Amino acid sequence: MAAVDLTTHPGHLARRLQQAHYLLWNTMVSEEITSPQFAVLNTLVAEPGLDQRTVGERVGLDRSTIAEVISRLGRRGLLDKVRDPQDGRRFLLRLTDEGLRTHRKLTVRTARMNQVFLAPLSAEEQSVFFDLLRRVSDAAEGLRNPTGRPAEPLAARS
Amino acid sequence: MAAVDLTTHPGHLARRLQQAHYLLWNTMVSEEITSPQFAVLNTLVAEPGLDQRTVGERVGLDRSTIAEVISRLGRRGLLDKVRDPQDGRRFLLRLTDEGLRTHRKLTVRTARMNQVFLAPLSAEEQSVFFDLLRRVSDAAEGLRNPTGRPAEPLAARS
DNA sequence: CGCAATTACTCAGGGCACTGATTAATTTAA
DNA sequence: TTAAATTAATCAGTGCCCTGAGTAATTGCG
Repeated sequence: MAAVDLTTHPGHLARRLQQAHYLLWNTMVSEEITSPQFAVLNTLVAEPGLDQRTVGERVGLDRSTIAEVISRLGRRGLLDKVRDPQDGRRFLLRLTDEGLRTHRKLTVRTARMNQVFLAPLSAEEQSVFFDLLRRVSDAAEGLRNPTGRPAEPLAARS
Repeated sequence: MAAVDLTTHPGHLARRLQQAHYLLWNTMVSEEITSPQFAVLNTLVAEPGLDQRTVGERVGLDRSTIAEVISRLGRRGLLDKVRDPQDGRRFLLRLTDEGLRTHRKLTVRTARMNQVFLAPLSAEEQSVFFDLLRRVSDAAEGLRNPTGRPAEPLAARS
């Protein structure tokens, strides 16, 4: 008793949605390159020479995660890191030819996958879907712990 | 050139939505218990004595992930595992008193958090939000690689 | 100028999520 | 009834995602 219906919890639905996407991506786009990795490639196609932190900001990955993703893409030879001569803290990132080729290939497959993923919705519903998701995400982003006060611990420790 | 607008990619939006939720959960609900962990507690409140695999099915976690989550909750003393006397492969799961207390506390906080999370949407929009997310997730779930054919590799290896 | 604050990146650590392989128990079918 | 197939759980491996702490370079202020 007192249990809740998880299908009315936005967080639960968000997680399921993301998992569903992950699985479809694996079957329809690539088992080698992940969706966040594609987002990074895409950002560097639009803006070559960006530094790591800025790329992370563009695609919505924190400093640690973007470092890992970049390192994997580098190991696979899809991008190059060079130290910024103007600012020795930064690494400037640029796709290799192989990286460009991969991006091109995945762009086509991703478009196909998105169609399949959104097929259950009508065109108007798809617009609403984008609008609602964007609005909720953007609003939550503005809430990032402005007070610096974390959630209270569960146990009132003696 | 040839770069795509990620905000029209449902997968990217799904990931951002989930991240936004993760962060809000950390500040408004708990830094100790995660949202998937709460989902497990909630399932066991509704159906005590379920086995591990079935709990995973209920909350949408695969065999490996549910095993880790269960093990963490067990270590924290929130649930008990006992071998099923009827079927020696299964472990039957049941919340401890501490587990029940934790679930009660989090239920209240989660309800508050959901309100904040969905605040940018009107009541009607919230219903649409739920409906669209459920429909897309459910449909994608039915697509789980029925052919058994994975995405082709990127490189046509020699 | 020189020191403090800021900034970019790295590292350690915890948790979620999947696949493929393995082990042990149960069920099915020959 | 015994061998084969199935099933529940574990383990190893990869990748995403976050925080907090640490290092090196740069910037800004007194």
